[in-house]
Amino acid sequence: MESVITVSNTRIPEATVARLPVYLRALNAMSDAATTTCSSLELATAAGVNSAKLRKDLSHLGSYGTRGVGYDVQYLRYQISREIGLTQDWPVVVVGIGNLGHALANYSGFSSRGFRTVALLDADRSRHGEVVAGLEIRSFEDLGEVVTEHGVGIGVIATPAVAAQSVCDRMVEVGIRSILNFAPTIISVPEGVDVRRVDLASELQILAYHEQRKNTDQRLRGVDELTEDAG
Amino acid sequence: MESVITVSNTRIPEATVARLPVYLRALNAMSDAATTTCSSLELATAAGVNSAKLRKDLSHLGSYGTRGVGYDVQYLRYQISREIGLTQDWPVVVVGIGNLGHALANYSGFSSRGFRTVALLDADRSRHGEVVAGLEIRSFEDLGEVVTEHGVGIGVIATPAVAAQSVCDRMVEVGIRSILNFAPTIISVPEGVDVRRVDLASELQILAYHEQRKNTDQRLRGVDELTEDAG
DNA sequence: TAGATTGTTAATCGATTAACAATC
DNA sequence: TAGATTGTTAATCGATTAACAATC
Repeated sequence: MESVITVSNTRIPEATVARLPVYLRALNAMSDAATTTCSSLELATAAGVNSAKLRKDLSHLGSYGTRGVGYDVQYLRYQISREIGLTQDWPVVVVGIGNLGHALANYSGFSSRGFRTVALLDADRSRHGEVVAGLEIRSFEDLGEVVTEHGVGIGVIATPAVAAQSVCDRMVEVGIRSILNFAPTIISVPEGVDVRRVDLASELQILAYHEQRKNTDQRLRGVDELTEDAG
Repeated sequence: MESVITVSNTRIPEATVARLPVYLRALNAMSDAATTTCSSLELATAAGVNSAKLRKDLSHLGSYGTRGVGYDVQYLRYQISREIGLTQDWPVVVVGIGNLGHALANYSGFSSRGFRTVALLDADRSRHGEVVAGLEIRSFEDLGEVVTEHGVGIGVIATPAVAAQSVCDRMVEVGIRSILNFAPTIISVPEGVDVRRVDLASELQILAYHEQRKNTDQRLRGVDELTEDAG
């Protein structure tokens, strides 16, 4: 039974994986603008990276360009979609329908990109039955049922921080192995489960750090001219 | 005028800066639980990183621990806050009050962390005057006024993709140099302006990539036992 | 064939990690 | 003093970039 399988399935670097959706977005925009072909420089500019990085990234997927010509927009778009798995349909369940969950449920960017929200769950009984984005809010207890019925592999947590870990635990229990966490807390999961965290406050804090530095740097560089005779 | 200034102000690696808010969150939780002291291992575990990385990260700020003892929670909390600039108050303006903007305006995580939303702006006249999170929605044309009046340095874009670039351009014009972009599009800014992008669809796509790989890997590892005699 | 642009190489840079000397 | 834990060193790993040979 010891059969060594060598797959074309090369592991793609994490940094590259994180940029593929950006390239895809840029290609979609080009496609909308009826652009049929683009060079690595054009695509890189649209995606906000340099062309060397773009070419290196794409080289991990295969050779989908033509030397001297560039890339066929439609073809590359398809290849990237296939690589990230967007040619299939991903059923998603959203737990916690507060302001953010509401926004996520209504976010068209999900449905247009192969993600289908199949259920909205909330622990608050008083909200059950309420219709958001065409779906009835259901009880959190229905999680297992929903996952089995629709083959859900991806769960989104948009609950308050205190509830996040227990929601996560239950998700893992019923077989979800990919979790997008919007709750402002770190959740722990067993081996084999992926969590990505989107932390709005952290993003602002990182900006604040840089903003602070800009101010300090400016002060140090002697913008004192301005204060020289302000009285 | 050629004065070389050597500041204690060492440049902190980007990867470290991005983790400081996470450590701060963990320290806040410990503080809430009345924990006075913690080891690098405890804090690292709470933050979801290994202790070597944590210690290395903290070493960029200074020596705030005690060998043989660990870190004083309150003291370290203060030091990190100061480093990221959270000991001061950051006025923020949010543009685009759709579902997401609404959620952001109501997000308590901002206000509790030194960020103060001073204005909500929207291009849609029919929404002006509507009160969200205690603030009246105002015209986008008021941006310059708002920024000057409150000394806003950070702007949040929560508009549809098509509007994002022009909103961004105007923000830069009136002096904003740090932008958090939730619109699903890449925006370009002049040198010296920082943009962080939070892309909900990209996050899901990255998860989908890994989810797909898990399934493929599993199939390759011979879960064929299951399919052996399914007919 | 000449011009253009990819895909790849190799050098550089930055981040992670393990191990341990310093020191409370 | 003995035990514990930090802060730092050095080795390793992964990501970025520039340059260019391959090739359309």
